[in-house]
Amino acid sequence: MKEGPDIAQIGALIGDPARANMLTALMGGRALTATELAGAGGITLQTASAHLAKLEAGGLLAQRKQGRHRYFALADDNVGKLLESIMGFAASRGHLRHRPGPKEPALRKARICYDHLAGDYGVRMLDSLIAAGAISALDDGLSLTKAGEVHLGSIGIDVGGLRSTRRPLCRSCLDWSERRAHLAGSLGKALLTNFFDKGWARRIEDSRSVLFTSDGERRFLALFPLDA
Amino acid sequence: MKEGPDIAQIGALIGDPARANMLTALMGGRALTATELAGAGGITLQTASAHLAKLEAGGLLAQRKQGRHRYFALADDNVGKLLESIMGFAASRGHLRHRPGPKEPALRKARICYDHLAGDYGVRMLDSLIAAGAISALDDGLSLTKAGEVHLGSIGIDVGGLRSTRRPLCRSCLDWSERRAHLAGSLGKALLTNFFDKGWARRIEDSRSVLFTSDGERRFLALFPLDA
DNA sequence: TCAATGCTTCGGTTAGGATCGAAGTATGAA
DNA sequence: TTCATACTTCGATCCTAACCGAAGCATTGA
Repeated sequence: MKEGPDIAQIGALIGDPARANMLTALMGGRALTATELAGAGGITLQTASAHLAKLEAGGLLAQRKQGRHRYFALADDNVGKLLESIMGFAASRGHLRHRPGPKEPALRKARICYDHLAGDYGVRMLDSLIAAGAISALDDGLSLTKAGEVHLGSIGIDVGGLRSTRRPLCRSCLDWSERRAHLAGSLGKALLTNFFDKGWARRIEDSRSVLFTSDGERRFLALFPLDA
Repeated sequence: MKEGPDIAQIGALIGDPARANMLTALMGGRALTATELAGAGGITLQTASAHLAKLEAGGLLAQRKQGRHRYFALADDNVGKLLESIMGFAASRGHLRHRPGPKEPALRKARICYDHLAGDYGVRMLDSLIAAGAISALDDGLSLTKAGEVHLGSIGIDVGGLRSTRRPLCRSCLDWSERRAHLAGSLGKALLTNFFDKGWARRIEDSRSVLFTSDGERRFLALFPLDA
């Protein structure tokens, strides 16, 4: 009598307003923390945690632990396509809730991820460092080469001092706007701080965006070329 | 107050098991009475009536009064397409309502998807039409070629008549059991109707299965060969 | 070591809605 | 008219799950 896929489970997962708002917030492609998603859903952190666990169990979300944050993102682009098709249908039936402002391209280009550089420029920086032989990528881990230590020292990074801290020097951090890795760890932090100190870039107030000056951008791109 | 189309309403409508069962039953393409749908949903008539009113208000169902019966059917083929895509997703996540029975293999082989042929045979038919140059696949869309129009005319399909309807002629529909596309749209409907008219196949009562006669199956396979 | 942050788990409350019995309306047949 | 069928509406019950406060766990930085 009952045969075929169980659409009720999927529907129920999407059918709760708080969950639907969280999923909609994730449609931008970026991974968000549980706290951010709680805000998007208009609920407290505890409730959001329960919802996120259900969405993950249902295969709609994927979770990635990153330090003391937990980043949630749509499990894959099939989920995005599914949500998009439901959105299209809902719109065609007049089930609309209006959406405000534009996106933030600046955030995708360069932003702060805790204390290091993420976004397009963050990904480019790590790619360039690997291509130059300054950092070697082994499986999941990254390690600074001797050539890299010299190279970064010439920029003004005191690698020896960084090594004395307990925090790992190099760490890979998955970038969800780019879906590729960028450089975290104390070295990642030191590099971003270095850019700020040199006046190449500055933070936008109340935002994670990083704004490069025109001169700073030129120097940054020259320092981290793409060898394509 | 939030963003975009309201997917929660649609999700909630599909998310109730009784409603999902009724919608699945309507994927068979024919209109069913409230009593029949109550049986499909495993609920009493009163409860079914409340559910059907909600589904109609949500734009998923259309109602037609005929005598003292009230026939319900999917509002249009967009609904069928939406449900099929959710089914495909649910199947890919292993959300199967498994009541394993003899119907299951038959359902995977050939079934009705709203009003056209799906399953293994539905996928084969589209593949064969594309391989024969009758249909060309462009990006996500399908279009009938002139050669295809002649070819289908020889089978007995009046393509010109189909073109006069408002409904799209060719449409791709993702198949949940095969995870590949089959042919929807008015042409898909016309082909299935053609098979029924010729006596090649018939519907199984109270099921979405399509059963081919041995002669009909031979002719179908000859008409839509796989050139592998 | 301690404090701060980010998130999860636990426990108890509450609201929504799914459900069905009973009664009401509409259509058709006898 | 009378009965039967098909469905809807009303009213009451009951149960799930959404919700949040508080406490617990984990990671990080100092």
